[in-house]
Amino acid sequence: MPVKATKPAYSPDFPYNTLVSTRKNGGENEYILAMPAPVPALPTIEDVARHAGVSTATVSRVLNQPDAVRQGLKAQVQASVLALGYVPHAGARTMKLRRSGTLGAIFPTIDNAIFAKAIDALQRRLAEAGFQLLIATSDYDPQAEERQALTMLARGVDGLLLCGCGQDASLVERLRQRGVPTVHVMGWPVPPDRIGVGFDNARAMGQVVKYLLDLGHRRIAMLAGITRDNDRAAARVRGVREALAAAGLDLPAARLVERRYGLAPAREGLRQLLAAKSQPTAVVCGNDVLAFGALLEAQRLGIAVPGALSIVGFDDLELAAHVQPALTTVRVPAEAMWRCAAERVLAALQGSELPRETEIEVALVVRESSGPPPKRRSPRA
Amino acid sequence: MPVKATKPAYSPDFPYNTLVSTRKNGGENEYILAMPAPVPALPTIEDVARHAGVSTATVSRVLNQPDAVRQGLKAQVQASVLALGYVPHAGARTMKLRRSGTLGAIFPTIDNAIFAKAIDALQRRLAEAGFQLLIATSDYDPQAEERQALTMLARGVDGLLLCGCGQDASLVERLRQRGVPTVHVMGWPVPPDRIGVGFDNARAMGQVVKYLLDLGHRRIAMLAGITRDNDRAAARVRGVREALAAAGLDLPAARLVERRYGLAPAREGLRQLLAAKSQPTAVVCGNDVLAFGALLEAQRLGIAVPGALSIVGFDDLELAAHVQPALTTVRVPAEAMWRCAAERVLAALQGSELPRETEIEVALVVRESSGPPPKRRSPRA
DNA sequence: CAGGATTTTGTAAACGATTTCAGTTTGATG
DNA sequence: CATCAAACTGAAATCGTTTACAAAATCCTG
Repeated sequence: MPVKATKPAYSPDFPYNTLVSTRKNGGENEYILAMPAPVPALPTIEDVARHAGVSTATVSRVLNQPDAVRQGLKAQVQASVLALGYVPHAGARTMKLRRSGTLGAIFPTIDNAIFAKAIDALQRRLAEAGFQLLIATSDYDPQAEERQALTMLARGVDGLLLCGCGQDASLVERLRQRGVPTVHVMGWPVPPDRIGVGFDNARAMGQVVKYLLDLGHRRIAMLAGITRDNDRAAARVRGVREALAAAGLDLPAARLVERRYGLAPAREGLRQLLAAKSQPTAVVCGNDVLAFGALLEAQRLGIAVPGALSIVGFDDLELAAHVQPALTTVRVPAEAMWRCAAERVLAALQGSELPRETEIEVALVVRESSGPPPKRRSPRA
Repeated sequence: MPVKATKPAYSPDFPYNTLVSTRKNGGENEYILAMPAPVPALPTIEDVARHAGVSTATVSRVLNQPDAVRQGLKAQVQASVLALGYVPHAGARTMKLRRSGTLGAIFPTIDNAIFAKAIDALQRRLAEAGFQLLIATSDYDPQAEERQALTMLARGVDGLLLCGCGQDASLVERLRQRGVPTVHVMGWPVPPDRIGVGFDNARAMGQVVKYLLDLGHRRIAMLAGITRDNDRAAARVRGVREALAAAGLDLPAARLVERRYGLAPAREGLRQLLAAKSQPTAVVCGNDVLAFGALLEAQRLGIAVPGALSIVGFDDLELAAHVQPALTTVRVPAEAMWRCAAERVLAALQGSELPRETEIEVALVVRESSGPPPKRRSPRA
């Protein structure tokens, strides 16, 4: 509730005396204040110093360079730290040190096992190096990604990891200006002005298509992710199209659908592909989630996989090896890739030289969901 | 590389002149310094003020209370902000404001769709309120959880979300002292000294068992998660045990296995349960991941589900409705629950009163993976 | 246009930590 | 016990913001 006062009383406990209005009242200024809840006073390094009977410099040294302080004093200070429940103020530290011990990563979504794995790997590696990970999601929206990146800049992240290389040049330039090392993960090739760790999505898909062509497939369809604002998804489609073209085949509109990465959209997408006049004998999927959806829908429709229809995924999620039939897919060593990306940022922070770009090997893993095309013209069993 | 100097040159560009050693050299002190890479100078609010020809106070007002500045000046300042690429320093802000606009959440793992959903829901809700989410994982280790919580305190999180209510009283007390509102999610009942949003895991499992008993099952086994350091997993086992006891049955050691939440451990766990002399006709699983594993293993072993073996999960992940047979499971409205938890923290930050504890409704969803027990003694088809 | 009320703007003091440089203590040695 | 060197400790400046208060500019009103 607002409070009247002739003087806005400032105090550390009420750092927030939002001035609602000022009124001159007979020579005296009158202030209307909105008093918030009092902020509990947290112990500061000064409190610890006082409690231990030393200077703040010594306390700081005990915490940051323990070897520089004599054993006796050190123990005494540590006891005070514990007694007061002191935790150093990261904001103040960041300000003084000009680095935050924090790295940021922006993912399109977190609701996909491949990114969950990524976060896990990143977090583990960074924790070893004493860094904390800040995570944000962009929902596949470049504008949101840029906003998130700026928020991270404000938070003083020491480095940044981004998915793919599709970001605006202006954002990249800005990051460079601020001296925030940025690593682009999962995209390939890496534009010459950036640092990246990734794999060639198009080439990988080319391998998939080549494998299917070698099996004898000619009517190959693609169940892709949404390619707009997603360079990896787009590259995968491109890879399929180019590989088909190399064999004198094309990818007509009826053989390509884009769907969100989800089981329900994937199932619907497969139905759409099967509704075409000339049914495909193989479906290449933009990722394993789409492939699972396709597989489930095929089973529900009574279509034999791989007898009547071959299905191939991408990512090699844990589930891929376990479903029945086990999914043929492209193995992406996500953990290694993200660990490598982490190394790259950490190295950049220390000024070490490392290759600007690193290509990660991906490989087709043939399992049970793919096989030769059926003899009869229709793929239905 | 180390550098010798008679005076450690301090400058904002080299805030980091780590003193390697000091040596008295004929009256003069000599300092050996480790010079790091220079820190690029970021534009500060002062730079913006100078560029726009106003005071820092005005710049700050343009950014935080735009209505308090005249239109002309405001535009001018905004132009300068853009021109310099200025981003306010969150650390400095945190320090002055004594709040960071950041909320923390600690999850046991991120590699489980149920938590991915949680993070998604949380992030969305908090973004609406202008808060950023800080995520950490504990790997089901209470010590790690405590460490992470302290790191978050240091980062100045304004509030904290924790999974379950199993945390040490000392940690909870410490959080209270620091005035950091904390919400415990997913546990029930909520201890009287805490704030929580959750559901009764034991009661939910009781419903599952009752449903199976009503179908006629008598040999009910449990494929549980690791209960050590996980109050939710433990409550689920307790629920099964109590419900069985209420029907005069017990849960012998041979009918209970604990496995990590993963497909491979789950499959192995099911084999273990089936190896018992008196085979179960139904398996209650600690969560859907375990249930998927059990389902896949049963299929691989040629055991009809639900004909020979009923399988029930917990969480109702997206996949549960899609697998064949569709999984009978307990629906947990994760998104709503986490959104509610977010509301709770936000409310606490504004000092609003809200119920200390909120129970979330969970419900058994009967699908295709459960049915009456087989007539013959052996569950094998 | 005088004179007061009302808006706008600026000055300067925090916020909590780290670290330079100087001063003080301790330890070793002859 | 002197004496010098090495090890330790502390005072004070600084990092980039916000905001209480004062001062200046603007707006009314008769």
